Amino acid sequence: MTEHFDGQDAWAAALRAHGRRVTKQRLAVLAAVERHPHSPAESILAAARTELPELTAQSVYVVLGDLTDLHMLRRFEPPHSPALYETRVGDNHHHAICISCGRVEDVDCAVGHAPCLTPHWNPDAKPMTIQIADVMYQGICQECQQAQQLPPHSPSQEKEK
Amino acid sequence: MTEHFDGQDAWAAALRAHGRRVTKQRLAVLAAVERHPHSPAESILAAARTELPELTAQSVYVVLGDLTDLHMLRRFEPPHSPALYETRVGDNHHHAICISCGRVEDVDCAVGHAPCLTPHWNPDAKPMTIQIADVMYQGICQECQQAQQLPPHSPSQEKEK
DNA sequence: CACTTATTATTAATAACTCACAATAAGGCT
DNA sequence: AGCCTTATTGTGAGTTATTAATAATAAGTG
Repeated sequence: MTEHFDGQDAWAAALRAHGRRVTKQRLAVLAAVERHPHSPAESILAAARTELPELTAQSVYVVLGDLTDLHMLRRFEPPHSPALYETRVGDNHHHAICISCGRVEDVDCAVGHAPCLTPHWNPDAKPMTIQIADVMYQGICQECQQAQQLPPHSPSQEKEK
Repeated sequence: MTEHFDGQDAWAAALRAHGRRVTKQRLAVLAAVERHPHSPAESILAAARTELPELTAQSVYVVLGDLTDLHMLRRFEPPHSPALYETRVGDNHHHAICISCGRVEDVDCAVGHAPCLTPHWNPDAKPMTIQIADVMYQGICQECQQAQQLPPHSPSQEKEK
């Protein structure tokens, strides 16, 4: 068995590098986020519990918040949705959310790096020092688009808000 | 007096155009949002109550939600903040938020119109039909930057959290 | 002016987190 | 290997922002 620590060790090392203790809770949360990118705290709890059943929701919130502050996780908050987490940090990619089904896709930055980091300020605005530019594309994914175009023939897929 | 309906009438007309009745509550909310752009529901309630004291919070939520659906208002949700509303719709401008003091500035779109509406999809991603691209710049405004650089000499301006 | 029904007010409920403190266990030390 | 300090987690309650369910009200129509 020289395989079961693919990510385990990497996460453990990263935690130590940030001065954090390596606990099974943190490892379970990190693994869960890695397996389920773009997931809310509740789903991460559920996923992490498959390998650590006694984990509590509050611990997940604490761990997610702390790891996000350390930039080991990235957090973003789509409209009308709880906060979502992912392990892809460092690269500044963006997100596209389907306003119909909520699906989230990663979108690489158009410019390649630090892309939209140069806003055009209004004359009267006091410019800020921009650290990150979160771009949130909102649209309709192909599947939802097709589903909507079908005339209300199939009475199965109703979807009133 | 030919001045007091500057916006009143315009809002009333817009409401009728959208098939909505013209109520003092809606007018009060619209006026409040216009006077206080980038404000959360609670502040809008407070502002609107100066001219309509019996207005309730729930009405504000209902009105804001409805007017947002009609695109008479625009809503955006900065991280760690309740939803904010503004009357600038149609133009696709963006927002810069100071992560220290929470101040929000409008940022006009770099490209002029429909700017970032062309994401670069990953090869394996299913492209969505993008409708809006919300760009959220996060940084530190000049004032907060100065306040932070001062060594803790002035014990007045503490600001934890 | 009366009437119909969209709006608003009232009240209660929910979702997503946060807080305070007690219980537990990582990692250093011997 | 076992002990000890203190970071981390668990327990339980509390908060904030928002939505839901009806009853009361009032816009706009005839």
